[in-house]
Amino acid sequence: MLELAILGFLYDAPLHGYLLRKQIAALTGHVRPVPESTLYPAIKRLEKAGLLARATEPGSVAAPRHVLTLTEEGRRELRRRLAEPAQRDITDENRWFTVLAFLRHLDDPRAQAAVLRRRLAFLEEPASFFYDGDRPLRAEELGDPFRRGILTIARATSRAELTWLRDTLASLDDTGH
Amino acid sequence: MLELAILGFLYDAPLHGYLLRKQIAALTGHVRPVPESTLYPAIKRLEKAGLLARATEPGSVAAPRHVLTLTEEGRRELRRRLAEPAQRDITDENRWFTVLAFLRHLDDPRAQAAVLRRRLAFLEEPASFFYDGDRPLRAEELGDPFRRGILTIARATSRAELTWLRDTLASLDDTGH
DNA sequence: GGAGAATACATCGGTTACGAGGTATACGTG
DNA sequence: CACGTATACCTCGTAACCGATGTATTCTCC
Repeated sequence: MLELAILGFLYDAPLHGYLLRKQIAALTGHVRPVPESTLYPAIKRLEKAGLLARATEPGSVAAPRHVLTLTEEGRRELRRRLAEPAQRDITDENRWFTVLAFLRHLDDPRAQAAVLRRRLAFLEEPASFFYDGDRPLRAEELGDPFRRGILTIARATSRAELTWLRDTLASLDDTGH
Repeated sequence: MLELAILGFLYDAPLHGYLLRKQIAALTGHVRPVPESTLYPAIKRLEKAGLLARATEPGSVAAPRHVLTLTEEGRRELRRRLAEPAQRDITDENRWFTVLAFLRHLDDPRAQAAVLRRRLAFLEEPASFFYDGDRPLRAEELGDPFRRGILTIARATSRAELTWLRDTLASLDDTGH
């Protein structure tokens, strides 16, 4: 997820680590902090894998910067990760939002639509958080107000997302002729 | 988060690992899988920390079971984790839902309300995913349909949760006299 | 000119996650 | 009686996470 965000931001423009961190923090930082001790090792991993290159520049404000640029392989890898996300990236909202944040980098509307359809299929599965045996329980059946909250919130999210997904898929189908 | 779920389920009744896994999978498995290779080491950690005890029972269906029971310290620890969740547990929806799933185990309505108020404070902060400099961008200002989706979905979630939070806080205040 | 904040990068060590693989029993079906 | 599936637990190795800590520069404000 972190790696996807790094690749996603660098796809637009080269950045140095510090600025990259600001951007990732703006995207997901309020939900999940971005410790430098997670970011810098991740950058190293991607560099080692040949997905990005670094160039040292004299710092314009402070210490020297390492400007990070995606290699051609890195650009391919981002598109690959966006076109074929792991199942976790589809089901986990945190990860899914990261995919969505960069999905525009896939140039083919049909490829974009295919990804949205995977999320649609996931949301359309009858899944709950609480069961009576095999039968999913509805919010109204729960005595516990906190568990009722979970279902209420999840249902509102799901509804909004389904509406958006169907609308967006329709307009992608128009674009993709 | 996994540890919280283990403690939470065992708080109600002793369970063996396999059944515990089923329960956790029902709660969060559709979003995030629960590999056995994560669960069993987690059980061991909690056992080593003195939070739970295991008793071997002849398996009623197959191999022998390890029935897990919370110790008194384990029960205290669950209540402590519920009463004083880490900030991550408040901001990350996955973690937050796990807290909510077991919040009823806090017996004091005022303690429950205090936790909900932390979430309320987080949701009331003006936070976005996308910025123009320092100014948060609204969904309507985004050209990218996918990023617009993120904001649309997040806004729907936030609205539903705020309504639920305020209602629930009001009724907790009644209960808590 | 001293303090504090922001910029900029990095390592270390402990913890957690998890895919791949292994072991064994019991039950139903053909 | 072989095969598949469900039950039930486990280890190993690699990767990833992240708090604490360290280093150095520049800018602002008093």
